[in-house]
Amino acid sequence: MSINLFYLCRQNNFKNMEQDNLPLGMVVGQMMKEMINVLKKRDAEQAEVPLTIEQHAVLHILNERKSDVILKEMSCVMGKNKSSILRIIDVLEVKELVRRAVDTKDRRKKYLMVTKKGKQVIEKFLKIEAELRTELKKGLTKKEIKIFYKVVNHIKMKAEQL
Amino acid sequence: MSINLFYLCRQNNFKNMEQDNLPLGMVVGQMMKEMINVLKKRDAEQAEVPLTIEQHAVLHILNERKSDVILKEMSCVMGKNKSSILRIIDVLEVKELVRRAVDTKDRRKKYLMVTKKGKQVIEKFLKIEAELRTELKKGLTKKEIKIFYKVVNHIKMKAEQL
DNA sequence: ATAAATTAATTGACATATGCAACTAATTTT
DNA sequence: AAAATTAGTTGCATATGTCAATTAATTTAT
Repeated sequence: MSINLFYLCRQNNFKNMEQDNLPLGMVVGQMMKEMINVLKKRDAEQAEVPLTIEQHAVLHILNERKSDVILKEMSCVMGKNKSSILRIIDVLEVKELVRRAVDTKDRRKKYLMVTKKGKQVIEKFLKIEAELRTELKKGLTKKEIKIFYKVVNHIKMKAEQL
Repeated sequence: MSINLFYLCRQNNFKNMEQDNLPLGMVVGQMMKEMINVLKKRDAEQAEVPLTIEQHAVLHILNERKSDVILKEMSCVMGKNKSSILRIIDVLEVKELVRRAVDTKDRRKKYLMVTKKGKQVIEKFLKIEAELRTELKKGLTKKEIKIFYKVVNHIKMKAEQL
């Protein structure tokens, strides 16, 4: 069996390119992809109830919010279509991580309530994520990380305005 | 009609949170999402042949590579399944941006050739992207941008090793 | 008070994306 | 010549995403 070195990809991918001139989405996207891959893998291995990243995100945001949230608001918060969120909620409800509770005053509204099990699941995920984050940041200075977050935030805000 | 201020979301989303303690993928993901939204919109408006971001990525990488590429290698370069890439290639071939050319020596292999039209399409996209990138970077110093890319690269490499 | 408009949730249709496993055809190894 | 490997392909499943239409509840306008 002859190992074709040409095919040992990914390592040499973009390495010598001037990143400054590469599509931003592509550069950041690659980073995201690698990161999410590890995260998914660890979640699948370690969590009792593995979810997709989107599902985790919804659950996490539901859990963090100060006040109770309905579907409409979630879709708005996450900048996604109502039906996308609805289907994610459907999955979360089947897995008993979220329940819908009808507003007694306005019966159109359904509050999305995180169950105890849901809280446990998201806490476990956050642990896995925090651990990974620590590993990924190793070797970077606090200042660099701070600037990184600043730039991320800057780009996000700029993009929102366009 | 009463405007419910509570629902004017996204603006206040995460604003007061310590980003350092938020899931990294979520923070960066939000940035990506906003950015890609603008990019898609502009591509749809300005390009003669609008593509999805993934399709553009494949076309761009095919175009940039120094040597001719087969499906297997593309899937490896992009860190995705063969069938995912295959289907993107199918779309690109229907739109006449890419053609498959069988290797005369090894007829299993099919080289993915970018057509003239394909080159035009990707160049137009890169123009749109570069313009947007300039706008997004406005207000940031060169140093900040450099550090940003450094951190992105660092995280990507770290994640690859895990 | 009733009709019209608005709102929230849902559903259906459809496109994209991704991954796994099985299959075919061509080539290489044994 | 048989067995193993390789590249491409197909089918199936899941997730996500958008759009448009529907239903039910509420609010606004007349």
